Amino acid sequence: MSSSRRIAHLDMDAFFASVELLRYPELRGRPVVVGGRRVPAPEGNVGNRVFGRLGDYVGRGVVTTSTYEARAFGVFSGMGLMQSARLAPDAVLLPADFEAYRDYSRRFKQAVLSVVPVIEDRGIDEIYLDLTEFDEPSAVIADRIKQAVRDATGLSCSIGISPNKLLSKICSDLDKPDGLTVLLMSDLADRIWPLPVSKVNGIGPKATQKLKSLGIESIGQLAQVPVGELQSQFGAHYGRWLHEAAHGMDDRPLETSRQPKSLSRETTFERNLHVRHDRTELTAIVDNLCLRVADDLQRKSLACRTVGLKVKFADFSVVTRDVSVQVPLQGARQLREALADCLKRIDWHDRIRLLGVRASGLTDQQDVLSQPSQLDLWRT
DNA sequence: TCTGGGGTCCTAGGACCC
DNA sequence: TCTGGGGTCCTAGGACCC
Repeated sequence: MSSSRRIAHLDMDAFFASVELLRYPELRGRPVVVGGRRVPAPEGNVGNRVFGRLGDYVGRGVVTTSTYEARAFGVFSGMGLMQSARLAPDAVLLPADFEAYRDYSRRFKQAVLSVVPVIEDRGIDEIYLDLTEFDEPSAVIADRIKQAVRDATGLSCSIGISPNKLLSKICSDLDKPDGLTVLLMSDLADRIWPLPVSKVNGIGPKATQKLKSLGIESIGQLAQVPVGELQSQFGAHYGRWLHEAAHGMDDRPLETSRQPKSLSRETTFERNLHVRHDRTELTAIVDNLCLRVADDLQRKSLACRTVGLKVKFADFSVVTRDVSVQVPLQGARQLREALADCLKRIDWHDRIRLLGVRASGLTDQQDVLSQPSQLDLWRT
């Protein structure tokens, strides 16, 4: 066991909202919500900007993120915008600008890399770092990292440091914003066990509910349950993992690079569509999704051996169908033709809320192009 | 007018091969 | 013939995460 490791988890504070506050400093201190579809620019005077009001929002969509001031009203990520509008009608609503967030994401990661050479990318706003090789105290390194991030972006982050990824992830959330939590294995019972099981990365709503029904609500309570009992309730694999997680055990290494496994595009409609009455519109949507997936494949020089269709019905049930082919596909027309097979196998029992197209079984485009007999398939 | 969009991993059954 | 067993691929669904 590598109990001598020193692993950090760094999490940007209210990342998307904080980027927006850099752009609109006059909103600082006010409840701000990021989310929803982009609406036409408000007709405010220059120098007298008019922001969207959450209470005026109409339509589908969820909160992507919110400032701490908005969270005080009970508005959190994933909540429906209509619902959040009832809680905080006077909050400012801004559309998400993922291009800007990706730009800031690159900048903060670059800044961290100037201090720590080994990081694992965990998405747009968080990373793991390996501090094992450093000689200085954790607090000193953490301060240096935070300063580098602040200098490069003007943003704050929270850091958790412990012997492994699982505990560091929990720790980075304990002292937000701009926090630092350093945890030793000997602190486990005092600082981790009192927390609810849902704080563990990998215990979601379903598992939390089931644990609650068994009388288990805290991580400490989970740690007291015999592993065999957890395995009979949750299966051999997940049961063992639950037991180890509750005891703070995790020896996963940092993953410093990885290949994408799948790639997808999906869209929720403004209104639910009918498979016959709205056939023209649905066809255009599938075609467009194929174009976007093909474009993504092209940009990443990938092809796929499996294409899938996802349908979400008005009742929120989700059905997927996929099909695999011998020769990898890349062009939009090829994707569309393969999907015809999937479309036939779906029982269209209800109005449709969402359609999605996924490419998996990804291979390098190079491998496809190197098969001369298949070159003619590249015309689209 | 509750409930987005992009991913990963796991499970489980059936086909197929040796 | 004993209806064995591995191993891999494909498909569908679901939990979970950011």
